[in-house]
Amino acid sequence: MKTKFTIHDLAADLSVSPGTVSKVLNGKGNVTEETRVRIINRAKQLGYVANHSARILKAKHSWTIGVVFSDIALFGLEHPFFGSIIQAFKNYIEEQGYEMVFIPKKLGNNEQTYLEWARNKNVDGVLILTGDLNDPEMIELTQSDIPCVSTDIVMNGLTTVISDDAQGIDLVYQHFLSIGRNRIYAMSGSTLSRAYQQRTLAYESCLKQARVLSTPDHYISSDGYGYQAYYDVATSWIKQWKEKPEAIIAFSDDIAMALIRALENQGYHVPQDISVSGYDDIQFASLFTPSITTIKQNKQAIAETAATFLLNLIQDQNKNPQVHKIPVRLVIRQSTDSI
Amino acid sequence: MKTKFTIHDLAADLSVSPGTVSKVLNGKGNVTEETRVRIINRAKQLGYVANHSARILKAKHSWTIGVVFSDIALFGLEHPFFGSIIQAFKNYIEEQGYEMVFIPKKLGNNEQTYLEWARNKNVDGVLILTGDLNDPEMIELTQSDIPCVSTDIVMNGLTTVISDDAQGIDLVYQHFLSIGRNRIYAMSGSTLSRAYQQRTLAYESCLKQARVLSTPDHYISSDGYGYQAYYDVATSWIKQWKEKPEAIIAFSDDIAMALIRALENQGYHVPQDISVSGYDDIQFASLFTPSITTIKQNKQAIAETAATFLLNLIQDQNKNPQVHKIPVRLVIRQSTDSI
DNA sequence: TTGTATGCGTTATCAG
DNA sequence: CTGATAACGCATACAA
Repeated sequence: MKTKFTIHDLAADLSVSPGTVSKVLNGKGNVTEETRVRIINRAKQLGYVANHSARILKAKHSWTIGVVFSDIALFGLEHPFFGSIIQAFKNYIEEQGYEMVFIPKKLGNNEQTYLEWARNKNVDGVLILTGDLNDPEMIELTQSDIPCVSTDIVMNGLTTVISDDAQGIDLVYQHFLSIGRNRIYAMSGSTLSRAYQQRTLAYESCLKQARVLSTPDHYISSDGYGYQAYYDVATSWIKQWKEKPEAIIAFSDDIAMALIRALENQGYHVPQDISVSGYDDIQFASLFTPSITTIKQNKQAIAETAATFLLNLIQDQNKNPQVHKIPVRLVIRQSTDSI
Repeated sequence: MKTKFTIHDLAADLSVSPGTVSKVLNGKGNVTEETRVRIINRAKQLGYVANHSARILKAKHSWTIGVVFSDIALFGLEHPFFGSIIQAFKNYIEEQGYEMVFIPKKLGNNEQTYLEWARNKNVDGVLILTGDLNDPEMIELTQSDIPCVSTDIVMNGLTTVISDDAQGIDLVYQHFLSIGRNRIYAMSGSTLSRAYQQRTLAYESCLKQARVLSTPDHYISSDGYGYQAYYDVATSWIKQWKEKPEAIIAFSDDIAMALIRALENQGYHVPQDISVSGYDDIQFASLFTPSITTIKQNKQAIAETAATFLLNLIQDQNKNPQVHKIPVRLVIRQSTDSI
C-alpha cells in the first residue's frame, strides 16, 4: 500500500523527467505525441493526481473557487435556497476540474478579511453567495484583482446572477388581475435582504402601472425572521386594515404560510375571501393547506450561470461585468383558486 | 496594497529570522518570552496568517478535515438533515482552527478513491456523512491510518455518532399506547437507508415486546423517494388492509405527510380515526394540517459530538472506536391528538 | 535562545 | 523536444 506517490515516482517509472510529466499533465509546452500519450496513459493507470498543496503553492492558479457568505455564515448550508445553490455550483465546477472551498470569517484564532483569506488560499475566483453592500471587506474583495461573481449583491463592476424578481412579482400581480382580484396588498420580510428589497420595488411598480394609489394598508414588512415573527406581524397588520384586500402577495412561501394562518384566525377564508401567493416554491408550498401559488426560482440555472461567468472571468479577465437575470416561473395552486 | 505577505516579511519587519517566527506562531521550541510576545503581537497587528498550501505541504498535519458523502453526493447540501449536520460540523471545527473540505468522487478528469483523495489533500481526518457499508473504497478508507468518524454507517473499528433510532421509535410507540391506540402499524422509506433499517428493527422490537403478532398489514416500506412515491405506496397499502390500524408510525415527516393525505383520500380522518406520527421534525411538520407529532433529532449534538471524537482521534490515535447514540425527543402535535 | 539550511511536491525557466 | 534547476512559503532539525 503505497503511501505517497509523487510526480518523481511516475517520472522514474516512465524513465522521463518530472518536468516533462508536469508539462504533459498540464497540457503545456512541446512534447512528442508519443511520450505524451505514454505519460497520460500511465498516469491514468496508476491513478496519479498532483498533490493539491504543492500544486497551489507553485502554480499561478489553484483550481479552487472560494465561497463567501456574509450574514448567513452560521446557517448558510441549512438554508434550503442557499444549500441548493451551493450544491449546484459545486457540482458544476467540479465537472470543470475546480474545487470549492469556504472562505471563513475566522479560523481558530486567526481573523482576516475576505480578501486576505482569498489570497492566503490562492483561490482563482470567488462566489459571493450573500453579501452586504456596505461591508468594507466586501468592497475590498470585489474591487481586487480576484474575479468575483455574486448571486446576491449588485455592485458596480461586479458580475451578478440573480432571479428576475420584477418578473416574479409581475407574474403574480397579473395573475391576480386575471382572476378578477384587483385590490392587491403585499407582505415582505426584512428589507435588509436584497431579494425583499427588489420584490418591494417590483410591487410598487406594479401598483403604479395599474394606477393604484398606495395606502398604508397596502404593504407591510416584517423585520423579524421565521414563522412566528411573520404570524405576529401579519396578525397586527390585518387588524389595522381600513379596507380588506382581495389578494395578497407574500414575498416568500414561509411568509405566505404564516399569513394564511393569521388570516384564517382573523376570520378570513383563503382563497375564497382573499387570495394569497408565496415566493420560492419550497417543497411544502404544494403540501400546505391550501397549497400555495408561488414563484419558482431556477436555482440550478442561477448556480450554473454564476459558475460559467466566474470561470470565464478566470480564463480571460476582460469581460464586462453585468447583472444577469434568470427567469422565474409562476406555479398556480389552491391559494389563488378563483371561485 | 500588499499582494503577498510572507513569514519573511514579518520576520524582516521584526528583525528576527523566519524560523523564529514560525516557532512562535506554532507554539514550538524555546523562545524568549519577550520576543515571543513581540512576534505574536506584530503578527496579529499585521494580520499575518501562514499560507495555507505551503503550510500543508511542509507540515505533518493540514488542519483540514475531509467530508465524504457517498450516494447523496449530488444533493447532499440540499438535504435539510445533512445540510444542518455539515453546517454545525463546520462551525464547530472552524472554532478549533480546522477547515472543512469536500472529498470529491471525481474532479474534472481525475478520478481517485476516497483514500487517495484524502492523502492527496493531506486531510487530518475524515467525516463520513453517509456511506455504503459494502463500498470497497469506503472500507479502504476506514481501515487506513487516517482517523475517520461516521454519522451514518456502523463498521467494525469505526467511530460512529448517530441518533438513537430505537429510542425514537419506542417513544412514539409508547405514546400511542398511552393514548389508547394499540393497533400500531408502520411505514418506512427505502430500506437501503441505514436510518430506515434501524427504525424498522426498532419497530419490530416494539411489537415483540408488546407481544403483538405482526401481520402483513403491519408494515410497508417504499423503495421510491419523494412525496408522490410515498403517496402511491401508502394508497395501495391502505386499500389492502384486512384490518385498519389505530395508529401509524411513519419513519419520516415526508412519509407522514404523504400518508396522511392518502388516508384522507381513502376516507379516514387523522387523528380521529387513525393517529399518525412522523420523524425528523422538519420545519413544516408544525405547519402541516394536521400538525405532525414527530421525533426531533439533535443534529447539532450529532455534528458536534462527531467533531469532538474526530479531533480527539487526530490528537491521539489510541481511542477505542465506539458507536455513540444521541438522544432524541418526542414532539407531540395534532396528528396524534387523543379525542 | 536564535538563525540557517534543507526539503515538502510542484511548476516554470532555462540550457542542452 | 527534453532534462536539470530554481523557486513557491513554510516548518524543522541542526548549527551557531
